Amino acid sequence: MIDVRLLREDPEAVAAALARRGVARAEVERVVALDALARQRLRAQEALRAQVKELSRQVREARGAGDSDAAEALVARSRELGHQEKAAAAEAEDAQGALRDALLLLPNLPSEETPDGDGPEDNVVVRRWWPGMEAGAPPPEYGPHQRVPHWEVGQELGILDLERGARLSGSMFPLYRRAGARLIRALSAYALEHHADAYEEIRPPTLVLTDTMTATGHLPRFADEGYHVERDDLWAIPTAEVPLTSLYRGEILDEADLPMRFCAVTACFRREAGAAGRDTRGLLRTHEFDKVELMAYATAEQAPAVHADITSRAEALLQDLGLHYRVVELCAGDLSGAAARTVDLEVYLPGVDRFWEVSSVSWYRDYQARRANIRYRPAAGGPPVLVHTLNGSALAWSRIWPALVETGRQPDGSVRLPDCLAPYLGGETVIRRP
RNA sequence: GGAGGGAUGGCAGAGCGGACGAUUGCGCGGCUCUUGAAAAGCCGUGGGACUUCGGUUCCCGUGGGUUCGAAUCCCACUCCCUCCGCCA
Repeated sequence: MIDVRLLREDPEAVAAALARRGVARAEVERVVALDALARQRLRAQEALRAQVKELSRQVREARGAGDSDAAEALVARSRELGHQEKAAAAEAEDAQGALRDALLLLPNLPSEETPDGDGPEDNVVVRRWWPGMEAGAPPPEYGPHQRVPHWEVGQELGILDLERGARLSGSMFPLYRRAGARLIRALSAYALEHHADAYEEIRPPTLVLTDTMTATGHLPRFADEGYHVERDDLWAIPTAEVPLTSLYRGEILDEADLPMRFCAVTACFRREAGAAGRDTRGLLRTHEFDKVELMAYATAEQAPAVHADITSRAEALLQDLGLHYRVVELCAGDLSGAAARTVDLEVYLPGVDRFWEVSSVSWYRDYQARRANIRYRPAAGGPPVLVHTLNGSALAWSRIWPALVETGRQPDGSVRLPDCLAPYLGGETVIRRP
């Protein structure tokens, strides 16, 4: 959530910043009013509480002095004030709850880098990359053998079995076979090793508490997007960002340890409630997919460099894999709620002829850290400071898989995979018909 | 799932319902002594909210309750440890 003090001191600036992402001014004003009410009620309650405590002290003194009549009179007054204090406390709590609910629903302020815009159509393509570009090669020409959608290639080669996946779990739950299954495993191993120099490998749980989902901003706003296990009140994570961000929830870190960087591969679960019927062919949009995620805690000063590092690591993988991609700066209207800035990497899929998001590198400033209460103690002294959180996929395999299969398809129908995966594929970089 | 034990500051570990936001030790920071260091000694060392900057208030796993007053008493829950059962 955003800083309520900033809202209090400069509501105009907050309203202006949030207007860039479509939040009505009235909503900001409502939160400001809730804050004023909550503070007024807190003061009232604390004043009563102070009187009760003072009377309690006097009771003890009167008893000590052996004056039980005076003590009884004080007890009676204190009891009366105690009832008032209880009522005042309930009112204060109501107001604070309303304020918190409202604050949790306010999205983050967009960063300076973030361009204006209402939706995906206003995002800005920053650059493109394709194999051989540095050597002056023109953008790739794709042959007819590459213009085959991955679901057809997958069926042809017996490495993707969407029908049987649907039999087990319903549509949009993919099932990979043979070299297709091994490819996912190879990609995960390859990426984790690539990041191992600077990012600690974590294997987190994939079912998490409501608090864990709330810390990253996935709840309460996006409850419809999450799979929820009612019986145990647990949520299936939509991304490893969720458990990684909460790793140090409620803790105070040492500045010397920052930035702290983590890497995890997990299954990710998304209901895709708002996208029913869209992009349903093949692997374009699935309810479950594997993804390697990079996540970092940093100081405000370190954050831009960490954002750049995560982006360049994701790009390095794409380049290693020989995939054609572009880098997109998201506009204010297309940012997810918690993000201040997001850069998407979109890979080109020749078989379906479109760029498709495979990584989303985001900087949250202290928005998530405030929800999660993650701070660091400044080396120079002074009170603890909220960390900045950042994360990015590197990468989402359910979209890299199609890109590799379509890009690598050869005229004879076999698929050639990039050499960098050879060590993880037992040297078998060509997938042929069974 | 059953039985028992536990949860207090960075760590260890005290804490008969009233002077306890908390004894003490370790750690950490500063100072004295010293050429320097060690040792010794002295001082200081949690977090949050509100504030008219004087203060006020909250936090002893979490949430309720009893009481004029709760770290302390009661109830529920969570987590950790030990043993039993089950199991990959």
